[in-house]
Order: sequence, then structure tokens, then C-alpha cells
Amino acid sequence: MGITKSDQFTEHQNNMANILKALAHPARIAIVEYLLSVDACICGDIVNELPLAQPTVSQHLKELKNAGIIKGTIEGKGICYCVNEDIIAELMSYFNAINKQLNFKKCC
Amino acid sequence: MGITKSDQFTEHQNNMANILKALAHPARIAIVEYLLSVDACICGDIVNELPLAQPTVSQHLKELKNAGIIKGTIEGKGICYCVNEDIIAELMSYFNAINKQLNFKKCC
DNA sequence: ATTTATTATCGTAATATTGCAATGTGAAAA
DNA sequence: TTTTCACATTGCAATATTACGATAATAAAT
Repeated sequence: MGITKSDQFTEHQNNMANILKALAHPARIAIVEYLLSVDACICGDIVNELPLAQPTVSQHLKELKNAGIIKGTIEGKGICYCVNEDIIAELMSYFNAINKQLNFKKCC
Repeated sequence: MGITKSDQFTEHQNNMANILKALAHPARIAIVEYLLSVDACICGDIVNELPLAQPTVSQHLKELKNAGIIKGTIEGKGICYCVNEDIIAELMSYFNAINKQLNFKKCC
């Protein structure tokens, strides 16, 4: 059906899946890594950094913003983007916790 | 077009996106969390734990396995699954590194 | 050998995602 | 105020994902 049965899973599971889904595309990984690669916020040259047309980049930025992974503030003519540390911290904790749990298991 | 232009991005970016995509579904998060919630490997009752039909669960397990997130070994009649710590460690390092980078930035 | 239990595969329908040309919008610059 | 620049939105085509019924495959148990 192509429709995820979100209502059958916990809020936490859906939340986590949504954050990960927003990052689960090479272009969006590239955007996040580009934002990290420069010293301050980026105001307006993200499109030039990616091998995709402007509407496509705009769409990817929107998805990242909706998921809370990046924040964008209007800065004169352009928009100033940066990575939201809260979400990154959440992801970090999540995988740290899983990693810790795995240390207490003998497996396969 | 619905086809990702993977060839336009780095191997690292595609690799990361693929791992994240494999986790980017509530059912697959639920599977991983269930595998963690029990002490040892799980042999054969994953289907009963999820609100999805058996072919659907089997498909999700296949995707997790293809992405290297879980490992499955045949154990008599059933299959014994567990989480692959290497991939979890990779994800942990990745977000740890991003988090560290963010500490050195003043932003928005 | 037949049955039973467990997982995989096939086929298909419904929906989602990706990408971009065309076009719209809003703010600064001329 | 017209132009220009930066970004958003719309609409659509191509492809991918999600879900499951039906059916196969495999191995233990009878």
C-alpha cells in the first residue's frame, strides 16, 4: 500500500523514524555536512553547492526544516541556515544508548 | 522523478543515507528496539511482536539485514536475529562528531 | 513420507518520494 | 517603481516504498 501504519506504533518510534527519514537522503546528508563545514551560518549559497536544481534543493531544505534538523532565519534578501543541535544531541543519545545496551549482550 | 541521483554524491553520503533509510520506518525502529529489549538473540517471535502481517515483517527484516543493521543466523527451524554493533557504533560516532563540531559554532 | 512451523518470495494495489520546468513571492537595489 | 536576486510553490512524470494475500521453500517433528 505504500502507506505506513503509523498509528500502530508508539509516538517515540514514529518520531525517531521521522527524524531519520529526513536525513535518509544523500542530498540532505550533503546539506547538513555543508552547513557544518563552514564556520557560521550559511546565507544563500546552498543551491550552488549541490548537483540539483533549485526547486529540488528547496524541497530538501523544507524537509530538513520540518523535521527540525535545520533552522532557517530570514536575513535580508536570503535565508540563514544552521543545524539544530538539539536534534543532533537526541540522535547522539539514542545511538549511544543502543550501543551501551549492546555491550551487555552476548550474541550470535 | 523519484529516482535519487546517487552518482552525484560521495560514497560516504550515499552510505550514510542508506543506513539511515533502513532505520527510517517505525516498524524497523520497533524491530531493533525489540531485539535490544531481550537478553539474547531472538529466534522466531518477531512477527508476533509487530502489528503487521508476516510478509511485511519479513520484508522489513530483509531491509535491515541488507543495510547491515541486523544479523540473522539460521537456528534449527527458525532464524536468530540480533543487532550489528558495528553499524550502531558507526552511527554513534557520526552523530558524536557532528555534535562536537556544533560546539565550536555560534549560530543564528 | 506427511505434517507442521517458520521464513521467503511473488504479484499487485495504494501511496510516497524525487526531480525539475514553470511560475509565484517578497525584499533589496537600481 | 521597475528590476533583480533568492527562495518557495505548483504541477507533473518517473520511480520507490509499504503492505499483504497467495504461495513457495526449508527444516524439524510425527
